[in-house]
Amino acid sequence: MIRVFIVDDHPVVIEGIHSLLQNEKDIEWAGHAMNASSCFGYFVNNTADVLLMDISMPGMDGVELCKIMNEKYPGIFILGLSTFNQGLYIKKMMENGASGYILKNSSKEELLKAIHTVNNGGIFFSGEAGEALKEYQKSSTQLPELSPREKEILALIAEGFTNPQIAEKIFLSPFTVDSHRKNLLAKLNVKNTASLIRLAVEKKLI
Amino acid sequence: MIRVFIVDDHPVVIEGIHSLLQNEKDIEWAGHAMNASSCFGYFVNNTADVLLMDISMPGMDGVELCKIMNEKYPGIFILGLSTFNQGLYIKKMMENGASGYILKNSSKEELLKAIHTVNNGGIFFSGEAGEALKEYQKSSTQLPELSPREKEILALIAEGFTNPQIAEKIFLSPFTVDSHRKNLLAKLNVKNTASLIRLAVEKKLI
DNA sequence: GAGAGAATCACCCGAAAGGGGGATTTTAAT
DNA sequence: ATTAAAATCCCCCTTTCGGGTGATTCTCTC
Repeated sequence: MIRVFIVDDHPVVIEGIHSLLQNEKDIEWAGHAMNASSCFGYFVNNTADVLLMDISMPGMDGVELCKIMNEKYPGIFILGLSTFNQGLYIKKMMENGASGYILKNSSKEELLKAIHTVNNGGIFFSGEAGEALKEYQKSSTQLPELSPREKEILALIAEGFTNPQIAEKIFLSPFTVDSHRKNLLAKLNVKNTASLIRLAVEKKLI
Repeated sequence: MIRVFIVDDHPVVIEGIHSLLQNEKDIEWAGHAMNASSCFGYFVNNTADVLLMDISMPGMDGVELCKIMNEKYPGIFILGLSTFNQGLYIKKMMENGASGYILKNSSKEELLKAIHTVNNGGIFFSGEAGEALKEYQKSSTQLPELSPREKEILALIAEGFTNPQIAEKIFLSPFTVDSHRKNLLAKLNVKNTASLIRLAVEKKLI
């Protein structure tokens, strides 16, 4: 008997998953919470085997909640839930101890398979989510790390400030700002401001 | 008795809304479809009062489906369904005859209110969705129209080409390219290339 | 056929960006 | 203590950008 608990702020999703699971013989509906604190409240006196968790919730982030739950109750398998393929979040969830990730538009069969897989200690990915994760890693790991200063200056360039203006704003020499700017161009391998800003916006660097 | 039909490709959402509505005395569950064609199939021999419709579906777009349903069966009130506040889609749905828009993370009360409102010929918006629509209109309708040439040159600037390079590429005088570039800055009310490209990418002008 | 935009081309000029070349200091990690 | 990386600063030079101010041609609309 697998006890399943769900944390999601969407009543529709809770009801939907409840409905999909209610006739399953080997699954027991442990309950639900609509935010992080009521989730904590439940686990003080109760437990569950698999925890379905929305990644985007008001108040505490699903990623953060995932981390805490995993530290407090390492025996619980966490399955991330989301509507869209968000590679970035998938990666963060996995880094914070999730055992898998499933899209809310999955079929009943996929949902059951996911629950069984993670309950046995396995890792499960919705086909599409797996693709998203791969794409994310491909597109982002090969992106060089920017230093905090570089990110700061990149943001100011994107705001439309010139080197002298940025220098005045953050109390630096215009020469320094120019150096950082040139480093940005070199690191990100772009020719000029136009392609720099385009890359920055598209890769959500700012 | 309000007959409610739902078109959505997410089983979870269908189940969830069904579950939320099943004990309502004045609401009758007409059925559901998971794509546009099975929706058409249903309405050949049946009808409904309120049609809940996801905006993003595989195959035919919700916006497109909304338009067709509204033309074929003008007596049916359509209520758009989406997970996120997508001002652009909200606007398109309304232009295509929807009577309102509700977020999937709405409460049961809000959902019922929405159904009743549109069934009486009214217009309903989730509080957040209304905000999103306003924001969208504010941010997008005041965006000046760009001529085809300007769009072309904007795209090339975003690719990282300089005026002389663009001139050579599309067989124009560098002066002309420069004129277009200056017009872009003026029309979009930005100071320099950095803010131009940022705006262009964020507003999906390229 | 008058007028409005779009598209084209032209010049002046100062400011900013970008390609080099250096340098020192601070900070973090080993 | 050593090393690496980040952060700071400086100057050379050429190209590009951006502001201002013009112009002509074409096309479409009213």
